[in-house]
Amino acid sequence: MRGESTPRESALPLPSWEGPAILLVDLDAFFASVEQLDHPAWRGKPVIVGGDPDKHGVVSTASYEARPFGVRSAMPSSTARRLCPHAIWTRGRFDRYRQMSNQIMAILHDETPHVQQVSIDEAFLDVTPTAVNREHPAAVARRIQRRVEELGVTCSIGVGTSKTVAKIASDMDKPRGLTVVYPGGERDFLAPLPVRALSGVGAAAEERLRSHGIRTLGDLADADVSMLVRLFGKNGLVMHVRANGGDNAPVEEDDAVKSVSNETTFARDLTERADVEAAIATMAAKVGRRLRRKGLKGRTLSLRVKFDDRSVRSVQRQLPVPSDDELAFTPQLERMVDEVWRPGMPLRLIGVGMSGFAEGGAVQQSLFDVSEAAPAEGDVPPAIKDERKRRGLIEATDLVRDRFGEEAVRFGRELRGKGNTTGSASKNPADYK
DNA sequence: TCTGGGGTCCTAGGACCC
DNA sequence: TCTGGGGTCCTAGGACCC
Repeated sequence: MRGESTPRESALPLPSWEGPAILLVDLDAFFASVEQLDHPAWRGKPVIVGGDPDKHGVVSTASYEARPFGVRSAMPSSTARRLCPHAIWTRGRFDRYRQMSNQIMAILHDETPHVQQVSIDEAFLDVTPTAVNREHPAAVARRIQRRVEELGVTCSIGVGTSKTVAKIASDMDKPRGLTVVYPGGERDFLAPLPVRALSGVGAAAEERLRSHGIRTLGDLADADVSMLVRLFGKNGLVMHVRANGGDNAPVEEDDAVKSVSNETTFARDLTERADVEAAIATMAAKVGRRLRRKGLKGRTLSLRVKFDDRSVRSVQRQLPVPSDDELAFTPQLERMVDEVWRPGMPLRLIGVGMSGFAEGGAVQQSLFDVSEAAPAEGDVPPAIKDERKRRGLIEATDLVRDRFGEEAVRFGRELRGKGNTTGSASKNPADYK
């Protein structure tokens, strides 16, 4: 607990709050906490949710018992295993995390309609006091913490006048922390912190700032704006405003998904065309299925490859017609891979993505959608017949997969390369809705 | 055993149009 | 004949987030 005040006791006269109030609710070691909730024998022990150490896997979440050993998110699993060899290891059960997350998000939406879900385990809330609801933001935060704990996991909350301050405050005291930065205290709160604390400042920006003698948010707040704009473009201005506590970005309801992708890192690099084509077919099928599940058709098809030296190439093409059908767009992917790869070049990763969805999330119908009123069989041109057959096959496949799981149906060319992939967890909200 | 997977946003250059 | 801008779309690459 730290910040301007420590309202952990309930007998509080809380200092009054003037102006906007933003909460950032962050679930503590979320995936690992759910595992400990569901496996009582794992409670109090180091638990690591992550990919296979022998297959380029990384740590997704480490329980608080594993952290004293130095285990951190995004660390290679092989390193984590060395640091904490006795940890309980699990690949994760993402449907379960999504279900738990949905229950928690329902609590947040019950507290206020102004919720912006950032990921499976994070959300901003606007709880600015109004004439109708004058409740103090810190009191709202306390109640949220109690309600979340009733579900068996915990959260840390930051309270401030902006998203920037709320987010950074939530990180100051974990787990189960509540950090409140009162209006007017923003600059003093931010000034001593390293620039890296700011969302949007990563390794590259940190290094460039350091070369200009800027190490703390106080340095950044006092830096020359035109210099920052020269270095970082429009983001330089944003960084300066945020470091001064002047960020007024609103809490926005979650908007439509903009892309859907699937990528896989292989345990052993691929060098043969048959393996590469099989991998592309498998990933295209996953992307197609997720597109259909979400009711999206995309026009921009992307392919990404990573080589054994970790260098990355990407290719992107516009489709003549928006598609959610991998049987239609896979041939295009196979032409695209030829632009960046030759047999013999060791491929560590392949990714397939679709974007360019119709405006406003409206689903564009296929030119020959089977749901359209069907003309008599004899009147149907061959192209439409083919399209109908294809849709029928796709729909039948999806049905089987719904009932028996993703692995139940595989097309011939998807078969090779199976059992060769590394696994991990996404925290992107689009995957958990 | 050195670094996953799913996303978002920005930049810069070229093509093309008016 | 020679010349300018601006706008939009597309592509490749990269930084960043959880």
